[in-house]
Amino acid sequence: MAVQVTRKEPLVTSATTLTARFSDWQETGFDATRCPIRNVLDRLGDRWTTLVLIALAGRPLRFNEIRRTVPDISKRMLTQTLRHLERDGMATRHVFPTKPPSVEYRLSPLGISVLDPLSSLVDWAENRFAEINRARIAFDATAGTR
Amino acid sequence: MAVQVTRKEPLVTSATTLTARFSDWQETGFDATRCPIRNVLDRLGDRWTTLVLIALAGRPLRFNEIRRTVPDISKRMLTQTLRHLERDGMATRHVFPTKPPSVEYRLSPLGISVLDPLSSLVDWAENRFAEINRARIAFDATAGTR
DNA sequence: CAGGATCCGTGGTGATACTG
DNA sequence: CAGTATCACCACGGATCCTG
Repeated sequence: MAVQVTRKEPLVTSATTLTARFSDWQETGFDATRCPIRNVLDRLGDRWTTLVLIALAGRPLRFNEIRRTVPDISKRMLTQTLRHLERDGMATRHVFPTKPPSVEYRLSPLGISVLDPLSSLVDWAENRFAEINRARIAFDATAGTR
Repeated sequence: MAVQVTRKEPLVTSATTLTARFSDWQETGFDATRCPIRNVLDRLGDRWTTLVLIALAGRPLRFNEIRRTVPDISKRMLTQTLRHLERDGMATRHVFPTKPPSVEYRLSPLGISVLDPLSSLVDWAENRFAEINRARIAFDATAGTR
C-alpha cells in the first residue's frame, strides 16, 4: 500500500506515523467499529466528556460536585456522560448508602492514562488559542460576506 | 510510551496541571469564547476535522483527493470542514486556474503543529482500544437490561 | 473539478417534572 | 442527593440538484 512518504520536508515525525496508520484504517474501509479515531476520539470530542474527565483529574467527586465544577451541564447530560465513561472503563462509580445516597465517581487507571495525551492537546489549545482567534478574525474580515 | 506514573496520590503530573488550569477557566465562568477546550477541542471533536487533518498530514491534497482519502465524507461536509480549517488558520487554500479548476489544500504551520498532540491522542486510542472494547462488552453484559 | 444551494431526517441536547 | 422519564428543539449531516 502506497504509504505517501513526504520526501521533501517530513513536516513533523508524527505526520509520517499518522499517515502510515491512516493507510491501515483505509484498508479496513474505515470500519467504525475498528477505527480508533472514530471510536475513541468521537467520544472524547463530545460536548462534555473532556470537561468531566478533567474535573475528575484532581480527585474523586460526587455527582453534584461535578455539576458545580462544570456549571452549565444538565443532570441529564452529566448522567449520560458518566455512564459513557463508566462503560468505556474510564471511571468507576461507588455508591455509599448514607441517609441521602451519595455516589462518588473516580477515574480508573485507564481514565488516568488519557490525561497525559489529553493534557498535550490542552497545552496546544491554550498556546495557540490567540493565534487561532486572530486567524478567525482575519478570515471573517476578508470573507465577511460569504 | 505513555508514562504510566500511576503513583498513589497525585495520579499523574498532567492531572495537577489540568486541574489548575481548569480552575482558571472556572473563574471566567467557562465563557465559551475564552475557554480553549470549548473553542478548540469542540472543533477537533467534530465528525471529520481530525480525519481531514490527518489526511493532509502526508502532503498537500486536492479536493477530490481528500474525498478519496476519506471515503464516506460528502462534498458538503468536506467543504465545510475545509472552510473551518481555513478560518482557524490550520490550512491554506491554493487555486490553480487550470482548464478544470484544481484547488490544493495544505496544512499551515499551525495545522502542522497540532499533529504532534493529536498523534499522542491517536497513540493512546490505538493502544487502549482493545481495553476499551473489553470494558464496553463487560459493561453491556452486566447492565444489559438497563 | 470544485464547489454552492436546498430540502429534510435524525440524533444529540436542554428543560421540566417526577422518584427512591 | 442522585438520578429517571418524557417532550421538544434544532443543529449536524446526508442526498440531490445546480453552477463556473
